[in-house]
Amino acid sequence: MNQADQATLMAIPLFSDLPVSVIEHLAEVGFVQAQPADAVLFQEGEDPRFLHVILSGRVALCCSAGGTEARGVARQTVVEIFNAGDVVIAPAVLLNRPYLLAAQILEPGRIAFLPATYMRELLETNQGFAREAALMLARHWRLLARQLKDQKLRSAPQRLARYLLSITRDQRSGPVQVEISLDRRTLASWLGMSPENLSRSIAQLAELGVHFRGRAVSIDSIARLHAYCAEDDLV
Amino acid sequence: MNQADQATLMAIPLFSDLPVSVIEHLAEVGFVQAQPADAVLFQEGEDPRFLHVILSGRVALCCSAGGTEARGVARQTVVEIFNAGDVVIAPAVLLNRPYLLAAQILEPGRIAFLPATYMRELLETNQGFAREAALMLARHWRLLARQLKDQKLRSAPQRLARYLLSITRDQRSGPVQVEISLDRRTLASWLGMSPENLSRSIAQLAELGVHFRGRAVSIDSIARLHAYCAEDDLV
DNA sequence: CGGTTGTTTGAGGACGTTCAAGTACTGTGG
DNA sequence: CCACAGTACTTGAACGTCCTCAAACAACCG
Repeated sequence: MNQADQATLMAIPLFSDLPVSVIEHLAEVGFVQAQPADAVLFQEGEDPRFLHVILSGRVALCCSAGGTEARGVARQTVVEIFNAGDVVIAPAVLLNRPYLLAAQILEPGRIAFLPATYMRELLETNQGFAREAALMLARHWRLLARQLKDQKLRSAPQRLARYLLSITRDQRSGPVQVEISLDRRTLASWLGMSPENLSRSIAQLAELGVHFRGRAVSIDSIARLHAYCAEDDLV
Repeated sequence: MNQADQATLMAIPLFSDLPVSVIEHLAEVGFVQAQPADAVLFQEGEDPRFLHVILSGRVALCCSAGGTEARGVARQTVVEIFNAGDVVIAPAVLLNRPYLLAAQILEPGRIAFLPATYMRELLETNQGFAREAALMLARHWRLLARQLKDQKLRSAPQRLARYLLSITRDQRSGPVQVEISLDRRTLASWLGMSPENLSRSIAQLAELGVHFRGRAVSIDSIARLHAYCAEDDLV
């Protein structure tokens, strides 16, 4: 692991509190790989051997309905998307249990591979690491909780509206321009709908003053979107 | 907090590693309340003031689509159900952020209220607590991940089948008798369907050799259920 | 026995998926 | 520079699943 990667790692909360000796040991036992698009970090069902940290690029957590699928084709869905600075599925690593989801590279980047056994050891021995791990997992739990909530009681266009609001987290009202950083197929899967239905949802939001031009989106009124998707403003 | 409650608390992994002095302090600053059915521990949006631990009884994590609901009536759903020995939504407490979900007593029981500030302090100062908190949150994350997966790519009857399998976790095949510990309305909400649709799902599973008599369920073949809902066996 | 509550059943409709066709947007080689 | 393929996105129609509403039914309790 080179100096730059090491510096990137240390900037992440989970590692920022570790003593230099530990960081250096991590840099020794761990390694960094540049990953091309669509590369698979691990499959669901695999036993975790590394804790994966995204130094750059993006990673999608996917899953497919395993085994004998009733309707023929195996369906697949994107559960979560992680960015640079995020840690990919610590739960499986810390508990030493098989992954529930697969991880696939969405945008090529550099991924740090840190040995799972050493991470579990750190959890036992290092106060700061254990604390930051708990806080990180707490944040990740809230991400999933929000997703599940959206999935269970909001319609497809509402979920799209929520996504748009989530990428304009700073502003509370007024007009805004944003860029969508995902292709439609992936976004549709993440939001829990078919690509066709995403298209229709996009068309539907036009009535609310939301206009798509490729990946650029212009929103006339943030407040109007909030009202539409019954946003509860909880972060 | 009396001796019995204190003993119950200490049997929970999250607290089992704490020194006696800390436990005693917890027993002093915290308290226990017997909660009747339908009592609300907290609402979504509230700031957490206590970490709630279930000494006995059951608690449902619910949420309603806040604000101006499009279709008129505010929809509500059960996201997760916790039992005796479980800790209710540590994430909000540890992060000191508003609850994303409300908690409601499903089955009356005794609930320990531990001051949130002290729990956050423990996370800073106590290695064992931080570690167990991380492990607990990791398990909770996996619960939600499995739910989200079910929600996104399984049909209503499949989700019911998965629920049945989850309460027969010991056996891998063969016939089984189980008891459902929830009323239909709550179960339906938890599984993400209307009570009517739960009824229909029950009727549908009869073809697979699953028979309901009140809350008692007899399953002819576990293996057949596994195959039906494309169970991937990941725990 | 009526009242209340919870479950079942049926009909109609809304939302979302699938399939199929059509359109726009890439890059490639002539 | 343009024809071409290949891909991504959109649009339309048919279908399926699930929800809603309404009524029938069962169970429980006064």
